[in-house]
Amino acid sequence: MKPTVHDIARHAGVSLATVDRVLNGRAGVRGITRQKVEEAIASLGYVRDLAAANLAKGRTYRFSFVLPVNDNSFMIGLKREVEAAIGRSAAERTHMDIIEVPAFDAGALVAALEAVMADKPDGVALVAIDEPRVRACVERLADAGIAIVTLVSDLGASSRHHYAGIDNIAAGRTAGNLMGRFLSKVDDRVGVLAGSMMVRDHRERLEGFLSVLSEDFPQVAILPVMEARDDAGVAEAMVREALRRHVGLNGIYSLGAGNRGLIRALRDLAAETRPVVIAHELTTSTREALVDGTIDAVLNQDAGHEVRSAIRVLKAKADGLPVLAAQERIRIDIFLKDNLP
Amino acid sequence: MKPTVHDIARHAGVSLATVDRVLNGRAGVRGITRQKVEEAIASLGYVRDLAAANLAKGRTYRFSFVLPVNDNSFMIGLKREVEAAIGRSAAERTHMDIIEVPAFDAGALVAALEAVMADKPDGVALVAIDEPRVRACVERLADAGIAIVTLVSDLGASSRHHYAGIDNIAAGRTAGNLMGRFLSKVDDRVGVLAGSMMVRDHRERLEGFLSVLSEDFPQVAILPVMEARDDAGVAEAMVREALRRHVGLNGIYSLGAGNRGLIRALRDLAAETRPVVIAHELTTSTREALVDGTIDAVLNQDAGHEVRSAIRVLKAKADGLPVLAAQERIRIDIFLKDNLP
DNA sequence: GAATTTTTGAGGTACGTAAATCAAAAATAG
DNA sequence: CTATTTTTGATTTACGTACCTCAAAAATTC
Repeated sequence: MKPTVHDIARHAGVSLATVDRVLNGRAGVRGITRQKVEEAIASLGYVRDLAAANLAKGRTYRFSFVLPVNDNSFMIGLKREVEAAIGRSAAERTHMDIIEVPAFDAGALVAALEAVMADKPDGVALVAIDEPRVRACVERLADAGIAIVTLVSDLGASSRHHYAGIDNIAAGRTAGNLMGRFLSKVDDRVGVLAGSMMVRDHRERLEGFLSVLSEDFPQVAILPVMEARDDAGVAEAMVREALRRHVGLNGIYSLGAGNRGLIRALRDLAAETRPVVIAHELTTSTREALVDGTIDAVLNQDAGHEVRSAIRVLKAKADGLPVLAAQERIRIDIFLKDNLP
Repeated sequence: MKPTVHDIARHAGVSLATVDRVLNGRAGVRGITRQKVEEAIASLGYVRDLAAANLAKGRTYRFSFVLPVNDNSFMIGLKREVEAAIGRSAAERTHMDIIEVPAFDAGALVAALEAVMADKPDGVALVAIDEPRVRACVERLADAGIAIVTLVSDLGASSRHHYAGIDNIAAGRTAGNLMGRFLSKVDDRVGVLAGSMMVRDHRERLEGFLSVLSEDFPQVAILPVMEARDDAGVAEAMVREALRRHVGLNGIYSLGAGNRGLIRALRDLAAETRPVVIAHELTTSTREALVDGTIDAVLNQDAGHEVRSAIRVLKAKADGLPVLAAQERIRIDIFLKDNLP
């Protein structure tokens, strides 16, 4: 049987009250007595029953998710996953809410975080914007004893406790490796379709992609980056234009959103002249394109995993427990048409 | 505030005892009364507090892991993950033990399962051998009300409740797709290194691999399968022999264990003449080979995830709770040298 | 050694649920 | 209508921990 506080009391020859004082760091225990209790705890291998403790404390976890209002499939899916988690949280003693802020607006994000801080939740998960004001604000939250997890997009050199998202440099490198190997290896020219170079994830993906191509596939020429601001219409126009101008264009890496437009532009091409295409995020449209051969590979981050991981980490931090790094690592999924879920 | 049993009693105008009878399916409640209580439960949105319930019941989960004694890195890692989970389970009310059985021995596996059944655990996870006697035995365990999860290797058409492992046909197809695209596309010859065609995973991987190659890359010729019985020494000899005999061999798919031998055989080759190599399971040696370019891609199943998923599922089944399919899907990881964890 | 402060013990209540007992009430059978 | 059975209520204890109070004991100060 698992030892309880009663066992410790008996074993240490003290009362239950004293054990409680030691366990919960309350004052009024002599050093010698404290030591006796601690020895008993160690020798019996006592671990506090968190469920019973939370029940007694009437503890409830309160977490806030600060998400950007964004109409791309990924962000919509992310919000849906948070809502699903909220739906399931009825059974657990967890209250979560979603706070929506305008996308790419650091000021609005900071304002939202300040508001969140006011009602002192146990933890906050946010899709970060990598900006000094945001970093400073996160610092304040952390100082206020609130657990902070960045979601999808990280914050450089800040006091966030955890990042639930993929390594975007590695993702870009992976795309570069696949691109280099999928190409026919003669006179290759590759285009990159991005959302905006203002966003950290996109910058990092591009960085990784370019570095692998230049290191391992120096024969590949890279065209100027197309910035389509994650807009399908703009993306379509840009890709059409690029295909027209560069007849030998035989590779496209789409590292942002707006893939619907890219796919529309590609569908017109004959299968033989189709470039190798690698895109990000598995959505209805990229999935379809993968199946019918318009896209060759999709790199994906699983929004559901990210949300569940964020919640696990917030809970662990709130309890002062360690996090299982291996479990919480968000992986870069590589989907070909043969391993679709 | 979350409604409690007291709220239900008040709302339904019955006593606590009656609510308890309804909630726990005890006899002695008239249909009309039962209905009143159920309506109160529905209208208040009551969900039983599992932590409190388990505390009151003094419930402990007892699970058994039946693992093959096998000296390859993957199985050693799997066992280590189970041990790690056992180590963490101190905090939860969960008792788990590991039962080791000789590998590839259906009789021994059945005997072990029978022994396990004798002390009536709440759940059993096993690395299955796809064999009629095993299927029948699993059937008996399930009938005895024990939750059954197959781990890594599944059981066809049986009454196991869940499979915590990858789709091996999809894994083989993925390997085939990557192989077809990585090859130079002229006069390609590919060798397959397997453990044994007696094992379901290996058969399925081969099946998927061959079907993709014949569908999408018909110009690729496939040499007879080398069965190295997951032994590094045998694998090394076979690969050396194949490389000697078939000068144009430019692709190798290693779908089983014993990669250490494969890598030894490959290291002797000049980088230019090195075939495209795709292997399974990320271990110290395959990881090293990936980094130095001896292996081009590694397909992996995360043993840690499989074990944690198995435990979550066993617990859910023991509680009669639904399983979150999206969370429990074990993914086929594709590792290139650029996205190593 | 007395007065004061600090430490410890004993005991209770609470959290939300399970499970039991026994008596009271209601329904059904004869 | 009585006897019997079934249903319901009231109450209690328990799970393991937290947190509180009050008194007793021990240590410290003067």
